[in-house]
Amino acid sequence: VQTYASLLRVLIRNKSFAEAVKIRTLMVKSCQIEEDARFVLIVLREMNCGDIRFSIDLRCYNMLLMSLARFMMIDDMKSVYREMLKDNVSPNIYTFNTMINAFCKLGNVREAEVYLSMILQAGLKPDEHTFTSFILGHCRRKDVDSATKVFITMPQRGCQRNVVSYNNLMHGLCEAGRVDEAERLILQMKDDNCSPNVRSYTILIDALCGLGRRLEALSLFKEMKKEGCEPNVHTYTVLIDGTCKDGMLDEAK
RNA sequence: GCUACAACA
Repeated sequence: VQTYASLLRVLIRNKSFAEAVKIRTLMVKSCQIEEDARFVLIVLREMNCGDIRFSIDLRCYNMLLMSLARFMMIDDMKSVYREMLKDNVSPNIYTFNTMINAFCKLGNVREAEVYLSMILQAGLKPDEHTFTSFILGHCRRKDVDSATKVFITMPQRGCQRNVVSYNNLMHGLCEAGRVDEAERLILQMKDDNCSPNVRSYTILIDALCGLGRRLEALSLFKEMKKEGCEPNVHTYTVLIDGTCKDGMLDEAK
C-alpha cells in the first residue's frame, strides 16, 4: 500500500493521470488490514485538496467506502460520504448499497433505511443488492419476520431475488431454529431462477448438524455433489464439526 | 462495468 502511494505521487507529478487512476484503484483495493485503509484514506484526502491536486471521482469514492466497510469503519464511511457530497460528487446506487450493507451488517436497519430513502430522493431505484442487504440486516437483529417481508416484496418491487437473498434468509431462519422453512426455500429457489450454491448448502448442513440431524445433513451433502456443487473448506468444517461432536468419526472421513 | 451471504476459533 505504501509503495502504491509513492508511485502514485510520482505519476501525478509527471501528469500521467491515466496510469495514476489505475494505481489508485490497486492501492484502494489492496488494503489488507484496517491500518492500510486508514493510510489510504489519508493519502486520498490530501491528494484531493493538495496543490498537486488529484481529485477523487465517484468510482474511487465507492471503492474507498468498500474498503472501509471491509473493516467496519463505519464512522469513517459516514465522513467520506459527507465529503463526497461536499465535493459535488453524486452518490450512485453502488454508493448507497455499500452504506446500506455496512449498516445492515451491524444490524442497524434504522440507519440503513435513511439511505434507502435517499436512494428514492435521488431518483434511483433500489435493486436486488439493496433489498438483500435489508434481509441480512433484519436477520442480524433476529427479526426473521421482517426479513421475510422484504423477501416477499422484492418481486413486487421489480427485483429478481438472487442466491444471496435466499442464503441470507435461509441463514436467518436456521439461526431461529426454523430449519424446515429454510429447507423449503432451497427447493423454492430452483423455481425462481436461482440455483443454490456452496453457501446455500453449507448453511443448511450446518443447521442440521447443530440440531443433531446428522443423517439429513449427510444426505444433503451427497445431494449437493450430485447437483455438481463442489463442497469447500467451510462445508467440510461444519460437517466434520457436526458429525464428530457425537462420535460419528467414520462418517466424518 | 466499482457493491452483498456461510463454519470453527
